[in-house]
Amino acid sequence: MQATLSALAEPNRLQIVELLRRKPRAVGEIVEQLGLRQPQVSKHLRVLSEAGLVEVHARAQQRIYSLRAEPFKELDAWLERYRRTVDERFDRLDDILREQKEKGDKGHDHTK
Amino acid sequence: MQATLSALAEPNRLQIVELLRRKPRAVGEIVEQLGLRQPQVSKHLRVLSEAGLVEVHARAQQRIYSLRAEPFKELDAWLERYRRTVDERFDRLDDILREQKEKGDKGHDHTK
DNA sequence: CAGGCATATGCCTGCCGGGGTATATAAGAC
DNA sequence: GTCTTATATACCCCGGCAGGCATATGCCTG
Repeated sequence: MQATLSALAEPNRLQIVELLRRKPRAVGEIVEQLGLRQPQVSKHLRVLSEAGLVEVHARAQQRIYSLRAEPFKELDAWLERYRRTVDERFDRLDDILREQKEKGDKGHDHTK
Repeated sequence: MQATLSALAEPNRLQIVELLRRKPRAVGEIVEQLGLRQPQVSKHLRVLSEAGLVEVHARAQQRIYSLRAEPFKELDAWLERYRRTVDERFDRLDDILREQKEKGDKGHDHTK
């Protein structure tokens, strides 16, 4: 999760992933599409690979990179927890503020 | 999106968000829970705030931070595109590889 | 008003990560 | 074998970002 997020946090890496979403591609193709230098792309792909976001298949001298599904599923599962709670939290915020207000107004029970 | 991802990429920031998922909290509470120093927490909260991930409500000298829903919804929408394509891509990978193979076997049309 | 909390900010430092260039490696084609 | 293509790696450099500490700000209490 952490790994997934930091891998995606880098702009160029995110673009590479977006490219790969449409279809698997060779390194050279990515270089061409994004206008980055080949070594940089290879490095980014390495990071993505170590994060488990992509996998490689050799075709002659080319390396075809494609997305792996798992990290996205994990991300999805992680988000699910927020989908279920974020909205109601906003309602609860009022309560929280009200609670704190009461604490503050009556005696302040800051006994840690 | 980019902003959201980079904000979440930092481990401590992710933890803060996880904490806030359960309920809104004051800075001091976060400091206590995570064992970080107060200035660091304030700085992280600033980043999260600028990324639109959190919002603040003042309660006396305290600042109650809570999650905002939008970024999570955007993230969700972004992921949606992957949910729909990632899986089938794996099937298509075979085709892609097969295509490339044929190109390689017959003449190689590498005209750029 | 003084004094004490709760939080934000400024400044410094160290480091990790991304870019650049050159080069290694590996697999064709001939 | 040599030469070319495709990709990875090594090395250096530099900017940004997170941590640490001191201090400013703001609010509340008496």
